[in-house]
Amino acid sequence: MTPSTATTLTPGARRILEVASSLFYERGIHAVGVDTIAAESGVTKRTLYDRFGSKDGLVVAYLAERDRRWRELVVDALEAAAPDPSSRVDAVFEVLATWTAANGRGCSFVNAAAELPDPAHPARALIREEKQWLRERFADVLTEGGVADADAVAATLLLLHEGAFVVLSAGQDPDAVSEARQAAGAVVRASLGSAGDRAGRGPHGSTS
Amino acid sequence: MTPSTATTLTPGARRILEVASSLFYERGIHAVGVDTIAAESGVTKRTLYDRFGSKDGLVVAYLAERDRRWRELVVDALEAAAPDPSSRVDAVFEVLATWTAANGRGCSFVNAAAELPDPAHPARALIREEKQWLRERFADVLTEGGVADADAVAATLLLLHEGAFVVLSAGQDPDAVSEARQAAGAVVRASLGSAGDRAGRGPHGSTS
DNA sequence: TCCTTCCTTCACAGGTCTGTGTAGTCTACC
DNA sequence: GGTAGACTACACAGACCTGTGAAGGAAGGA
Repeated sequence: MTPSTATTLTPGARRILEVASSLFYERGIHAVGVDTIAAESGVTKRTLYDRFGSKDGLVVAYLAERDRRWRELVVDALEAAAPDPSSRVDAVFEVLATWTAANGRGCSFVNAAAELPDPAHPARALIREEKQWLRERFADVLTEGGVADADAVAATLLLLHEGAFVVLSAGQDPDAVSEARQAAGAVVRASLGSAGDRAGRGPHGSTS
Repeated sequence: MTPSTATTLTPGARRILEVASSLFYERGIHAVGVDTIAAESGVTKRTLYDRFGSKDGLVVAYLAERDRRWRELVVDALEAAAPDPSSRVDAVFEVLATWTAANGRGCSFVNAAAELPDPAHPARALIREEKQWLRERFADVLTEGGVADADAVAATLLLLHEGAFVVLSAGQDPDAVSEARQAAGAVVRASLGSAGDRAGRGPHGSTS
C-alpha cells in the first residue's frame, strides 16, 4: 500500500476529484461543466482551477485515479489467486465482473477515448498504457505458466476482456462478462494443452 | 439492393447527413455544433432543422445510415464467401479489417453510447440492435455449419469482434484486428472439431 | 396560374461553456 | 506577531450552444 495520489490532495481537491469522477463517468466528459463540478463539490470554480489548472487537467486526474484503483484490484487478485494460469486469468475476469457490477457505463478509458479524438491529448497516453498494462499482466501469467505463445494468447485474452466491457455496456448483454470468462478459460486451457500435445479441445468443450 | 434511406433524402439533407456523419465520427457528437454542420454542408441551420427536427434526430439518422452501410458490407461478404463456417466467419472479420482501415476512430456505436448515457435515447436502441444483429449473423452461420453450441460460440465471436475495435482505436494496437481474426478462426475450427472432423490445429495455427 | 417543396437570409432568444481578475477570510504553524 | 496555504465570493469576458420566427425566392407539376 503505497501512499496514493489521493492522499497528497487537499481536502477540497479530493472532493472535486470524487465528484468529477462520478459525473464524468455517469454523464460523459463534455456533458459536465466545471460549474456543476464546483457546485456539487461545495467549492468555488476558483479553487477548482487553482488545484487542477484546467478542465483537461481534471480529466487526466480523473482517469489516472480510476486507473490506479482498478490496477490495485487486479494486482491484489493476481496475488490472491492460485498460482496456475487458469486460476490467475480467471481472477482478472472476476475483477471485471465485480468492477462492472458497480460501473454500468462501460470502460471509462474507452468512453474517454470516444470523447477525446486528439491523439496528442495527455489522456490518450493513459488509455493506451492501461490496455497495454493488462495485456502484459496476461502475458506474464501465461509465460510463468509455461505457455509458449504467451503473447498471442494474451492478445486474445485482452480482446475478450475489452469485448466484454463493450458488449455489456453498449450492447446491453448482461451475460457478456461471464461469456468472456468462459471463453477466456477455454483459451487458456487450449494453450496449456498445446504445450504438450497439439490437439486442443474446443473452447466450449468439457469443463472440469 | 433496396432503395436506401439515403435515396429518399433531398439534396440538402443528403449533404447535411454526409457532413454530420463525418464530423460526428471524427470529433464526437457533443463536440460538433449544428452551426458547423450547416456551414460545412453549404446549407442554413433552418434547412437542417426542417429536415431532421433536432440535433438528436440528426444523430439518429447518422447512426442509422452507418449501420445500414456496414450491414450491407457484411451481408455481401457473407454471400460472396465460401459456404463453410470458417470462411464465412472470416469474411466478417475481413469486413472489419476493411472498415477499420477507413474508420480509425473506432466503432461509431460504441462512441455514441459513451456520449449518450440516457438509456431512453433513441440511439441506444440502434446500438443494442446492431450488436445483437451481428451476434445473430454469427449464430446463423454456425448453426448452418452444424455447430451444436452455436449461440455460445457466436457470443465469443462477438466479443472478439468488439474487442478488436476497442483495442485498435482506444488501445492503439495496430494488429488488433488480425489478432481477433486469427483467434476467431481458432474458435470456429475448435467448435467444428468438437462436432465432426478432428482437425483441430492450435488456436494460433496458420491462416490462409 | 396556382400550389407545393426546397431552400435561403438573418435576427434573436436564452442559455451554457471555459477561464480569469480582484479582494478578502480562516487556519495552522513558526 | 507574522506568514503561507487553502479557500470563498462574485463579477466578468468572450465564445459557443440549440432552437425559433418571419419573410421570400426558385423550380416543377397540376
